[in-house]
Amino acid sequence: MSTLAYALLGLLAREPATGYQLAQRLRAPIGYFWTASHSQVYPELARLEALGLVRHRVIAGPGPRDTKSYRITATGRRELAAWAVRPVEPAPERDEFLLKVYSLWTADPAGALTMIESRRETHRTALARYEEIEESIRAHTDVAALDPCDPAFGNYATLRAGLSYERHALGWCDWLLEALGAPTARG
Amino acid sequence: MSTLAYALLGLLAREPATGYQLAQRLRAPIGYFWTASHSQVYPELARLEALGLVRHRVIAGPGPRDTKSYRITATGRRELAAWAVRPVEPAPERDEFLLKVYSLWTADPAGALTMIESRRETHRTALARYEEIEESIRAHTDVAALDPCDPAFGNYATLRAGLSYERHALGWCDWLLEALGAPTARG
DNA sequence: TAGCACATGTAACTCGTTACATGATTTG
DNA sequence: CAAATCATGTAACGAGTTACATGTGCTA
Repeated sequence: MSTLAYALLGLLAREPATGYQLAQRLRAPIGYFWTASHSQVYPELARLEALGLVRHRVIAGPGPRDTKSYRITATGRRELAAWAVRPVEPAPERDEFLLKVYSLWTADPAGALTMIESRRETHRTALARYEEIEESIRAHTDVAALDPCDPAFGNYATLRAGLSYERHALGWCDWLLEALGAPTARG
Repeated sequence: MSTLAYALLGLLAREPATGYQLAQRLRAPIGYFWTASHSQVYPELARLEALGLVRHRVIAGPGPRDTKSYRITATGRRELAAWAVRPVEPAPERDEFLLKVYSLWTADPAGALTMIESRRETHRTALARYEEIEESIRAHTDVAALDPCDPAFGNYATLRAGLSYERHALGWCDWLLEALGAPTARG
């Protein structure tokens, strides 16, 4: 079973959905840590159904195609829970940005500065977005008392990861800019 | 040109190497942010040579096979420098661990704790390794005065990224353990 | 003498992306 | 009336992994 299979099960464990909706959610919210295009989703759903982990119900929609509403089965739910606690085998990190920094000494310093600054901006934007989401969650939830058996726990925990990650990335960009001798970094 | 191509150019810009040595360096040191197996390296080197970005010299080694020493060309060096300052298009993040956390609410709480603790241990080990490397660098280099045009700058900057990343990951694991109600987390 | 390091390559397979293909309904 | 959204699928391609293939020299 591919990781995508578990991404889909994880979404369907929350609520039934169509392949189209699942593909959307693989852009956001869980697109922040797992993505897939619809061309991957539809065949994967068929495979999961063959294994008895999901089932679908056809809804004759207004369009030319039937809408298929998928839901997770009890077996699928057990499979998901078992996978979730199986330790991840360390996967190789792949970060093109770090690879560029590794070779940045070969480039012209002005271009290097611009490159890092643009990256810093990306992280700043991502952090702002996550902070907005956090505020909206805090507005209607007591996050200090979140039940670990509530799906909202998964949402909040991964959001915290995103917040922490962006802050780390921003801090490192700031350090880099300073090291490169940028006059704009940290005043 | 694939990203692997630039990983190889980035290594060859520092010093000439054989395919075998490049494959090794793609496990460490740059394996921390880009990896490849030898089966990928050899064909990629041939492609780079066809483009005139690297050249090789055959050394009749003691073994049954010739040893090919590759070095970067002036064109290759220019290509690398141009790539290094080109802003990265935002690549989709893929983090299987976060995906598990997203579905952790479906699992049994004891198993969840063990899973996170094992992950925390992985980050602790990685951080310790990076800290050792940092110490060994500090022992013979004044890192505050590193020249951005020195290859050592790339080494140190990426190491700093690793240190910062592992600290972020550790901190988040600690928060998660606390949120899951672990008695061992933070005293 | 068994296993590892050195050293280079090919083949089969999986995972993921982009493009191809279709077509109704809603919104600007 | 043009474009986006909803909705489902297939095909071609690229990137990466694992296994296959070969063979020497050194070390435990």
